[in-house]
Amino acid sequence: MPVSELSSTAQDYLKLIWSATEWADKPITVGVMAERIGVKPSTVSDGIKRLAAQGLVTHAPYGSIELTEAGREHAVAMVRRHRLLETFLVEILGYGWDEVHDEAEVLEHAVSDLMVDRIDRLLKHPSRDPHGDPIPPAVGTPAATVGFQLDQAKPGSQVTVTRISDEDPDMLRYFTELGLAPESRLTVRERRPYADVTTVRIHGQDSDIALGTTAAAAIWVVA
Amino acid sequence: MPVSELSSTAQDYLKLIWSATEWADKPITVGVMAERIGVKPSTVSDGIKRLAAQGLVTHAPYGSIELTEAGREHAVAMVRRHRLLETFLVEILGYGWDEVHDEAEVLEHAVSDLMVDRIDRLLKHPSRDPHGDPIPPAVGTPAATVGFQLDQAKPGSQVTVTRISDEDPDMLRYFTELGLAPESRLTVRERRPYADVTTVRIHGQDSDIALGTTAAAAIWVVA
DNA sequence: CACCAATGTTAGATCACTCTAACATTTATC
DNA sequence: GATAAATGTTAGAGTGATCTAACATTGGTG
Ligand SMILES: [Mn+2]
Ligand SMILES: [Mn+2]
Ligand SMILES: [Mn+2]
Ligand SMILES: [Mn+2]
Repeated sequence: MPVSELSSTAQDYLKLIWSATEWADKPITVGVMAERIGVKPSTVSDGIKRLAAQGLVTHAPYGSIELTEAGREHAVAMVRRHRLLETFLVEILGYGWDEVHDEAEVLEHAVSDLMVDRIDRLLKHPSRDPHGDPIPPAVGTPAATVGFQLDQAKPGSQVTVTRISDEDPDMLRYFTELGLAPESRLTVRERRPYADVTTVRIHGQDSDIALGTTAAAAIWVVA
Repeated sequence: MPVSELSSTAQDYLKLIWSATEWADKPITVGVMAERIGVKPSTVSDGIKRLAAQGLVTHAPYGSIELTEAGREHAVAMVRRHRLLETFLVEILGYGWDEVHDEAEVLEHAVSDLMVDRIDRLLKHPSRDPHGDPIPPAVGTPAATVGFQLDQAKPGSQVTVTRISDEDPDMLRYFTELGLAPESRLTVRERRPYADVTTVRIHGQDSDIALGTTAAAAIWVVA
């Protein structure tokens, strides 16, 4: 069954379930899914039941939600579409990295496999999207997660930003102002546990930047 | 109400109703709509009722189907999207003119107004799509129809192709083989009314081409 | 102009998706 | 470990889209 025979709703559910375990390994819950998608939990509960009936997830009432192999394949295909489209929108149509997520969220359900291939070719097979997230290859295993969140970084260490969560466009605009993006090199200055603030210096800049926990957790780095 | 708040189905219905009067002036019927969209007449009958309830068409049972002003605006916006997307697919992604219609038929419902604008800018505000159909401007009156069907042309006359119906991909591929496209200059050689054949010579070629009524009717020309 | 064929509409059903409200289960707290 | 809070599920309802089958209207043909 090709990805395109699933409803947009089903495609979004699968993508979300897969994404939940990409960076953190806690299994996703009905409540979180409802929150993210913007519907009521009862709607998700129902949707999950339909996915289970189609053999795309396993789920017993009140139990955990797991992708089947078929579900995982569809999910990865959707993530690939989403990230390729984001990259395309930035590279070819001149979008800002804060503008692409919502557009891709809709387009991902409408483009054909042919179009995905053409975009991939036009972009010369990019490996990362504008937020630094790896673009799963058309065939083969998606790149594994590397790095950790900036709020976990040790004071004094030097790190490189690998990805920034594309969840919140406002936050992305703020990072743009700061000059903070994937590939940025940072020195972690201090962490005040109870103040929930991480202070960093972007290499080449002459002052420190203070980031709250939410912002620091949106930034992934490697040593 | 922006175009995007209508269902894909409603958008297709409006586009189809508008398109029916673009080249020929006979009003569209429920049966023809059902045929084109690929659903049963009862489905269309129902859909039209919903459009009427939304104030996008006027229609009394067994009566004619007419767009309201609001309906016409949405329809033209959809036609613009469709034709810009077709042009984009050919110019930027290297599609053939026979491949774009179906892709655009889906994409037209998914792209944002912003993306339509960006595509329009990237393409330098094209005025015609790959089939020669005029692209309605973002604001203002769509270009009026010009020309007539090739099966109406007088033998001996010289004509220029302005548009070729994008309905049938196979026919487009055949025209490609023949070297026949918008802008082609032709001399009409003969018309055999009862044989239903129009013979033409494409300028620069050294033999005549015989076209059946269906093919000749798909080609629009100006003197 | 009566009748029939073509065309269009309504009735009744199903499916996916969504909601609110009521109910059930799990988990956290004392 | 009993109770309360949080979380998840089911029940019941509505919408849009689709179908088949039955019914209605319209428009030619004899
Ligand atoms: Mn989506
Ligand atoms: Mn992204
Ligand atoms: Mn369409
Ligand atoms: Mn076209």
